Amino acid sequence: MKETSKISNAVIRRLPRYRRLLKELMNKGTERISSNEMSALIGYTASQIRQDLNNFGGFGQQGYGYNVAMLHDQIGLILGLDQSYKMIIVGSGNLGQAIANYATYYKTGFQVVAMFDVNPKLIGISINGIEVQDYENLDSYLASNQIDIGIICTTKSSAQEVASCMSNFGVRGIWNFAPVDINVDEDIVVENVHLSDSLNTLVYYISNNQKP
Amino acid sequence: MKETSKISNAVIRRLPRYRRLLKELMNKGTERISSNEMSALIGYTASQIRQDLNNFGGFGQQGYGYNVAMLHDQIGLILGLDQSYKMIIVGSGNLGQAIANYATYYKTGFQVVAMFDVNPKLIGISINGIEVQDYENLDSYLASNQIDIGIICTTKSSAQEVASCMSNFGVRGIWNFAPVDINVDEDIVVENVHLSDSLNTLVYYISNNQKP
DNA sequence: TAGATTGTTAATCGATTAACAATC
DNA sequence: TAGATTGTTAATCGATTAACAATC
Repeated sequence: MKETSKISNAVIRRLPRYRRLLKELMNKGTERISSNEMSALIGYTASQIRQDLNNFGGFGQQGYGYNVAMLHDQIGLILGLDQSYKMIIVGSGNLGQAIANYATYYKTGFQVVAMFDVNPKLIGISINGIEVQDYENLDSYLASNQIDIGIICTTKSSAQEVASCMSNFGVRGIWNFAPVDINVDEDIVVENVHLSDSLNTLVYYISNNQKP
Repeated sequence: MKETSKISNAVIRRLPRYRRLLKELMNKGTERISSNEMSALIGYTASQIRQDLNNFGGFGQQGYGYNVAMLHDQIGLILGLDQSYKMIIVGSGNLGQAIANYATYYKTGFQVVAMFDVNPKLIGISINGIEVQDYENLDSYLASNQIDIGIICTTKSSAQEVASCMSNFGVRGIWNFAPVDINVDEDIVVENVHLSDSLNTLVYYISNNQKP
């Protein structure tokens, strides 16, 4: 795996999509696939697919194409899906619960290990085997547990405070669902899921009768 | 508003972010802002901000900058947020409920008008004043109600069927939360929110110790 | 071997940044 | 008026596509 030059974000964001396609093909029993066939299924050019993959190594074979299962697994390795990740969810309303219940985790290395909320109606209830704790406990919990990923499902107004707290206690990455851009230390990765931005974008294309 | 050449997707996806920033500034009472000041707050270059905005018209004034409230409203118009949108949610589990409860709608033109599910435990319950209907009713509901946006919060396996149904009955856009890429008519816009892809991307940066 | 398809270099295209004249 | 800042053109940078020699 080539680690020298920085891989562009555009390439990284296509990797999960490739992997999803390959998983589907595995389920159908497909053993090999060419970049041309992938192109027809996924909509990127064959050239781009080969270019993307060759950022990380030569996974194909001339005259044959790519082995589906092998390429699927290699992309998993590139993404870091061979490792396991401890996650906490702060904000345990519907969205937090939806994420806690997300079935895909159990097949992979993701583990929700704690949930928090300020709402007395939610504190104490159990979501998928995890008891929702009082948000007051967040500091002490983080102080005594090494967490990889902090998930923010709070309101806009609490998001920055939560992010700072996570950052202080050495969380490695933040998955932010609050509709606000948070500021944290340079060495912490933030992935934003801005649902309202997504809906606004959809509406642009609807109201302007365009295709993206 | 210039409608001639097609605006790139990258530009469109920045618009909601500009609008969010401007809203915050309005709340703080800021009346005017220059592209340079926006740049410091949002992280894009001043040049890019001016370039982006000038795709749609000259909203600024030399020597002054931009009027915050006016620019906020103009971006709303560009996005189509002056219109109202009727939405239905198919799949009324935690995620569907989270979206139904999303408070931002009420301030804007978005209306959730119906929800559906196959689960007998969910059918009949009321989410934010909307009763969850049997999924069996989806066809007849769509036949007699003009819906703008269909929201898919089902499992992967039902998503395509739901999308096709929405498409047949003239839904204008689909907001897809199922972890699968759906195929619909050319004239229907699909906005995907692939949470697993998003998490995978986060994990890439964590495990490779990189910044996006 | 002949055919197929990759890996990789070169060409093109599009998006971002820089620069500056226009003008408030 | 002088200073500030836009709108817009030109330059640069990066990402995508095309082409083809290498090779299975």
